[in-house]
Amino acid sequence: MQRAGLQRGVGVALWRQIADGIRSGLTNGLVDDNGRLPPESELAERFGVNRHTVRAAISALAHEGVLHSVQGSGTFVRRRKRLVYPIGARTRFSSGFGRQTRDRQTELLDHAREAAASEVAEALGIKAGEEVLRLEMRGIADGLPVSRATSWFSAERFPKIVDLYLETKSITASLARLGIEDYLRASTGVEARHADEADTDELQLSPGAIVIVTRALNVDPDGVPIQFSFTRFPADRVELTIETARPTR
Amino acid sequence: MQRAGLQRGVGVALWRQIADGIRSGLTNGLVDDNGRLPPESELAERFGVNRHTVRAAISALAHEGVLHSVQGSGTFVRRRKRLVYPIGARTRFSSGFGRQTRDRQTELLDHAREAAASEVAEALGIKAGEEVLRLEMRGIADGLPVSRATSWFSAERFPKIVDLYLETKSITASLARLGIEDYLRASTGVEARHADEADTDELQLSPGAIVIVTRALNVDPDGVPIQFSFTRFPADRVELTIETARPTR
DNA sequence: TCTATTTGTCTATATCAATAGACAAATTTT
DNA sequence: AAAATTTGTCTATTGATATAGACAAATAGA
Repeated sequence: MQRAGLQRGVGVALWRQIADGIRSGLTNGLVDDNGRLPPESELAERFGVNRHTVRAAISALAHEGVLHSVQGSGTFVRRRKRLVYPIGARTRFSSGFGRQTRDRQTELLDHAREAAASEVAEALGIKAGEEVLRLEMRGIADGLPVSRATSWFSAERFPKIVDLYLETKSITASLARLGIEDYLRASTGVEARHADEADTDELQLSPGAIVIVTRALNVDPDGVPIQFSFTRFPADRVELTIETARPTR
Repeated sequence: MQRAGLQRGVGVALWRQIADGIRSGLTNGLVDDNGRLPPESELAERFGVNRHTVRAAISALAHEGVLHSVQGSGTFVRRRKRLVYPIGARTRFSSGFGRQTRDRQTELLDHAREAAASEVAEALGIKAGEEVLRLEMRGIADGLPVSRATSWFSAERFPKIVDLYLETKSITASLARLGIEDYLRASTGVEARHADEADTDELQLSPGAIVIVTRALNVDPDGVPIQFSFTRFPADRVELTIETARPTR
């Protein structure tokens, strides 16, 4: 029963080494057929540390969404099936995840009126420096953050969008109130990078995690830009599917 | 002047993050033309931490041999030229590094009498379980560890090898006292792997460093095995050259 | 139902990590 | 020679990390 290579005094906390070890060792015969981890006391003995140190590691992984514990029963690996976020002409922020989860919600974290940066202005087809409304939103599914979006609207065209959103809890509904019965996803760019500090904070990720970033533009039926947004998805919780063509039926 | 992405409370000490940052940023315009780092106070401000935290990072890198500091002057990048360890028929542990360094020494860390494991027995041409003498040695050049060797000798044939080594400070001289005027390197195997805990400890490496491991057998002029040894070299301080053929002259 | 197992919570203690400030010692610049 | 710069050392304080032990609360199994 070896101490599995934990190193002390090297500037990396034991609980972090153990958390990384458990995460990478999930496939490695550590979990049983029911997706259950060995009891904390056994893990503590196996790693050669105190039970509380193991608990700190498990707590980090639980916060990250990898594990969850049940008092009296044990600690289990979470449903690792990623949510599928479809991207196509009819993509809607609120309904993206459809019926894949029981409990989902969108919350407005912050909003502001500001001058349009060049990239935003170009996307929305306005002049740089013109006023825009910025909305910071987060999507949560089954208690775990699955998306983090920053959106811009023209302040001149949609001055009341924030109030409407707070009332209706939906961008689609808000736009409908403003007479825009339909809108389309004109373009979507996709990138991936390591999580920065804001990501680890707001999406409950651990350092080193990967986020998928989409850059999207919604337009009205006449092709006039309505909404420009950046959305960050945790790569281990979400995958994207691109609908390039609509199946005929 | 950004805080360069340091993260607090994630189980990785700030000094370790800074040390890694400095090490990987050495090429990245951090050092000037004289190989000098910015003053500690400036680094502290740049990373957004206390000067003492920067000092902890520098201390780790100095211990690792990457940097060295001079009071009143500054902190400099060490001569990064690797020592060359030639391997051939006449390879001697003590004189391997020749005149590449001014100050070099070999020290005996530990020794023991034990039963030969199967690999050792096979190499030395004796029966498994026969007694052998194991010597743990370390080579130091300019104050920095450059090799770590474990050697086995037949206890029956060389019972006094440890005493002789302590007296002569040389394996070659010890064997000469025993009437073995010459010996040859019969075979050398070479591998590379990540440093384990013993390596980081005894070779002053940081976690994640790479070590080159040689597996060598020395024989007397009649081809009878004398010494079997494993040697670990830090890959960032030492490189091996293999002499396959001896130049005629 | 009773018992054993397992996670959750609490107190206490020691060491490491990080900050803060002051001053000494060596070096470089003026 | 004097001043400025830079590393080295010291004390003190706060919070994070890790250990130790005890017991509560929930669950599973006999």
